[in-house]
Amino acid sequence: MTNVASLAGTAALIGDPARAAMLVTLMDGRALTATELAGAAGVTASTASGHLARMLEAGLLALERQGRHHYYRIAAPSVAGLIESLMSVTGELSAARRQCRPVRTGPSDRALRRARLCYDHLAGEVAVGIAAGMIARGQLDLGQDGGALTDEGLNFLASLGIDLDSGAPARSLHSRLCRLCLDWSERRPHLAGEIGRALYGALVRERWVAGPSQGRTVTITPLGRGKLERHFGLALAWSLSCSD
Amino acid sequence: MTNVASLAGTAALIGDPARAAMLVTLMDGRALTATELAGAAGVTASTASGHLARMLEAGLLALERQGRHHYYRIAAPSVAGLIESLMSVTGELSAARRQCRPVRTGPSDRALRRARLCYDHLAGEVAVGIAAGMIARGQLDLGQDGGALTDEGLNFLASLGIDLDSGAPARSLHSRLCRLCLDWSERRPHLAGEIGRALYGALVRERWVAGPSQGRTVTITPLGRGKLERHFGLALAWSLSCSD
DNA sequence: GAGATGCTTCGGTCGCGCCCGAAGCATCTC
DNA sequence: GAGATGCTTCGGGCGCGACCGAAGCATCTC
Repeated sequence: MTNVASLAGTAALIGDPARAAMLVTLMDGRALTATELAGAAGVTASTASGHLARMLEAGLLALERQGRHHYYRIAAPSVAGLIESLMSVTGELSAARRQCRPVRTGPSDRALRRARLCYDHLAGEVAVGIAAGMIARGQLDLGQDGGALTDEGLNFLASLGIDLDSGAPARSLHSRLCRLCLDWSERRPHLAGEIGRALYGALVRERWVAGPSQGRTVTITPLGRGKLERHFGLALAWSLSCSD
Repeated sequence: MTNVASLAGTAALIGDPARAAMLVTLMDGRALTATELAGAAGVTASTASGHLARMLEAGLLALERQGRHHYYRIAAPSVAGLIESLMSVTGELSAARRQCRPVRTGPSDRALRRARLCYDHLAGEVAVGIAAGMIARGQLDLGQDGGALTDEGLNFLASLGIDLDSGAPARSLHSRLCRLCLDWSERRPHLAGEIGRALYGALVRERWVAGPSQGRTVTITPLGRGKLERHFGLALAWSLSCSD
């Protein structure tokens, strides 16, 4: 019973709009100052400070102090996973409630819908398109509980400089497993987990995409636009959300 | 921003102790009446009715009416996943807060700690032991984003009457993927997802375990005790929680 | 039909917690 | 040192929502 109480406590913590806004803002994986988070949540600094202290105490956030600045960030991947889980359920529910007519899910910001950071991996139309392209090209095998890379998939990632078997020669099977994350705006799976993180790192390193200068929005470089089109059949001029 | 609001709304819904108690009670996958849930949450029928109506409206619960009885159940696997996610985060946090000394995680009920139903699959010491045994015997390959069955694992499950490749001959790779769920009380992984569900079904069918007559507690049959010991090295006379 | 049972709706009470402004620390700059 | 900036703590106002009991509705039993 005491566990139910702490479970409810954690949920209630996320259940406040101001705190939820802070957590979602931090889902890009960065660490932000208390003032910045106050602005993101639309509350005064004193109110934000109280919220942040509570989330820190509860272990949802971690704190790094540099001089007079206090940088807050998501404390652990499991917390990010929880927020993702909430986004998915919330998305499904709101989509289910108003079923008819093509609902516009996710944020209204066009660039944010296209490509954004989801804690440590890529999300949005582009990420969903990458996953769909890999599936279509036989690089990714989709199961009910996740995905698995095929030989072609391993080779493709290797061509991007991602060597998943490094350091563990005998673990070729599990290195192929990839966690899938139901895309917040697209409602279709994209690559998350270890491989999602590695893929995002490679895309940045190869300059297909550029990480967010502020916010969560990831931008596609001209080079990346061509590469994505050639490798995954992504035509970024039109809206991917119409397909399927 | 509107999405943040609905995310916070969903979290706030779970954030009330009475509603959280109801949801956790329903995590055994059964459908319970409003009166039963009121008792589980420790509130009057009228209060419970209000809570249930809100969770129904939000899509967290589904309703089935039979005569004058209203049976409520978890609406979707994604909702169960969200509760699981909350349990894991909450567990990790409470474990992290009081780090030293061997914390007794999860429920105090001995039988519940040993084996219980987690929505649609087995959880508790036995479930963790099964996963550990399969890993030790080379039947399950553990990765960072999940697990995968080896050939030995496929054969073992087939010997239990679980044929994962049925109906989809070409999908042998993805049929091996299994979602892992961090055990609420044990803090170590057990089998969840499609394979976890199938495994639990097989264990019940083979009479290794008996499903809950009430509550979430699953009982191990004398037959199952022997089988579990032989196949996984589980010695159920002593406490598994000491190992590792 | 009358009575019992399960559930919901309604009205009213009450407390938790969200919010802000002001004041108090801590840190950096000059 | 004085002043500015970032953050937290404190005190008080106020609204949302959890809660209950009573009444109302639906369903089953006899």
